[in-house]
Amino acid sequence: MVERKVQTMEDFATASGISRPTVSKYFNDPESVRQSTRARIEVALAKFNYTPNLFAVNQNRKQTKNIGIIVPYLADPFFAEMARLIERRCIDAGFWPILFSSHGQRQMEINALETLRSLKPAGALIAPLGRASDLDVMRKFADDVPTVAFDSNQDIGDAFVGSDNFQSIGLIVEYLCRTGEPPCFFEMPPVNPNANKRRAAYIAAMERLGQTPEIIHVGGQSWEFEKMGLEEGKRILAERKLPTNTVLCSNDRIAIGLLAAAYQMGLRVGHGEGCAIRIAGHDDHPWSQFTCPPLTTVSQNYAAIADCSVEKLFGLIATGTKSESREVKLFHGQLVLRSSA
Amino acid sequence: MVERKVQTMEDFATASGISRPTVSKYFNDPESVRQSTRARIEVALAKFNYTPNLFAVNQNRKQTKNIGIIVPYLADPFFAEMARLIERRCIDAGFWPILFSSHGQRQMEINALETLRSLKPAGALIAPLGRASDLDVMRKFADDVPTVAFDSNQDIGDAFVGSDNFQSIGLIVEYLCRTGEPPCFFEMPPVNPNANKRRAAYIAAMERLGQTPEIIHVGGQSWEFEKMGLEEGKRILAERKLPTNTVLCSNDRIAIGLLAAAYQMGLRVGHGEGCAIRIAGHDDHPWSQFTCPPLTTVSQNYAAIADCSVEKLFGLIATGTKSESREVKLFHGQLVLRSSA
DNA sequence: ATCAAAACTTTACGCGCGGAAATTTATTGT
DNA sequence: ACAATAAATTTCCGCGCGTAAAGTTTTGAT
Repeated sequence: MVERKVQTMEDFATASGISRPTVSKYFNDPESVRQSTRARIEVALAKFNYTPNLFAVNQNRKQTKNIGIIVPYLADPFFAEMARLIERRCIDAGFWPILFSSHGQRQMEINALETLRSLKPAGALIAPLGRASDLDVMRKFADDVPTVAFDSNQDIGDAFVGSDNFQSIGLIVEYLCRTGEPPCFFEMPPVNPNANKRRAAYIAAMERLGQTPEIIHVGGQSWEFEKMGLEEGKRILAERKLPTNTVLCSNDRIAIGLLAAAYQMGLRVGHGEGCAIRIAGHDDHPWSQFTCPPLTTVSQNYAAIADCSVEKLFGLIATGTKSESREVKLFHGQLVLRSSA
Repeated sequence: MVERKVQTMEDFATASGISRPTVSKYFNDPESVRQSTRARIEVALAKFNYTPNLFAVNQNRKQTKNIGIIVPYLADPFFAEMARLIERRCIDAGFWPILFSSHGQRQMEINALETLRSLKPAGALIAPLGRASDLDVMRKFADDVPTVAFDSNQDIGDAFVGSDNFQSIGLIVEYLCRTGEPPCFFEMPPVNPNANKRRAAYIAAMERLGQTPEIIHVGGQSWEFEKMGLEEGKRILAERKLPTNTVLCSNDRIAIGLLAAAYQMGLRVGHGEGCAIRIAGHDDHPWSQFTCPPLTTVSQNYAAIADCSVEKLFGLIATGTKSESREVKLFHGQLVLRSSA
């Protein structure tokens, strides 16, 4: 009863009294064999705990079960959470997710794409770095592999899933204008299209409401948003350059830095009595509920974006057709009212 | 000049005018071929951008270049950062890191181990879940694969690399006692040995300094430390159950929650005038510098732990010997003084 | 120029499995 | 009970590469 030399599928087949091709069929799709043989295989499986050699399997299958996930920055809790959700969906669907982080670096994204390609993946879910991305390399990749982009719309892949920045920014601008001074806009570094879209959305919303947009410009390509929010924030607050007492940050990580800056400058943040400044964010990052004060923000629908991305990818994989038109699906954000604004 | 049907190594070999076995040798170790042939290969490589089929390569090599990295919770910035450092070291050494997150769940850790095993990895770097880990499965894995454990010392693998909790906790306890009221200890959920070690280290340090240890107990197996710090913190602060005005948290994420609780209760945190409570953490998480106020803590030496883990693993892989004794390497923490305590 | 060592080429086999084709066996419905 | 169909079996080839063995060429030092 001890596990013997059952290493190959051949071994396992003879040990379980079934022919190897049938066993092979079973591993490709347990439903594809007769119920009785399936049962016999599974009995033997429990006895010998054999698993097919992954490399041999994937070498011969024209299509593997691998799905690549590439995110720009895994230390960002937004992407950590997205990765977690996507991984789970893939596993549940019988696929094998492989996670890569570009760590904010162009070359690492390129490397991830190359490595991924050599894995002959069934598909890929990519949140591009953005401006730092090598679009040519990415497009070439997407030509060969069914690819869904998410978060950052770089016009690559067969579909895009993300948030409707115009809706979400509009929502919070409207809220801020309605409940106090109209906000100025603390931008994020223009690392990706979201940065520009959110700025444009802010301007549009302000003009729609008859207000004058005021933007605090930020340059660079750094992904250390908190640091930037803190340093830039301290500078601005010290110089009293703030055009209004309300700041809408391009994302929560910037806001977290700005909250720290305000705290360190002795400014009370919030909408209540005796508060000097209101600060709002965007994304509803996992940590936003633990800031001081808790951050008012607009949530991105993490679960919906993850689900939809995965569904679209599975659709592409199933049909195998490269649709001529690139689908774009945008989800609405929801106002998350806490006490910072 | 356009890339032709150079798909296999055979194609590439003929295209570059070199025999396939030599090309194969080159890909296994570019140094192993003559400088002149290496140059010829690399010229052809630039021209045809061929990459060996990963599956075919790994099927035939007795030992792959894969290195598995398993962390318990990727949304924790500590592990995100460790993963980043380790990945880089592996890539630089010509290995191929594959990252898994257990997402705090026992079954996912088991799955990761199984998947990893089927990849015939050269080695593995594992930060175990801790109490939720299936130690039998893990030991069986480590019997077959050179394995280095880090962060959480579960007595698995051929070596362990981590922080010296007794030193680091001792350091901050001494600091807190020296500069104000002796601290009570807000534990983390006992998910892993670090939790118990840090509690024990706190008790030992307090007794060494002639103080009475006071512990705020926490149960459960949740990894949502901030949430726990916030909720438990609010309860304790509301009930005025705090034995002293100084709280040492078992880790920074708990401290972040407690800081939020104190803020929401209107308590001023810090060591200055008019501060009601001092709060300190442990780990120097990437976000600790952005809390309000910035968090006083003890840093873990991320880079040293990552480097040492990887070095030890490479040593194991190189020698191929299962050392009889399990090495343990602990790094010291450093006091990071900010304004929260 | 000479020669041994080093590097390369040719040839050949095997890894573990997917999958096709032809044949045999088992399962349905009437 | 019988065909008609579904499922398994047997046999075989190929995937792309590692790697061993034997023979050939190149290299570098004398």
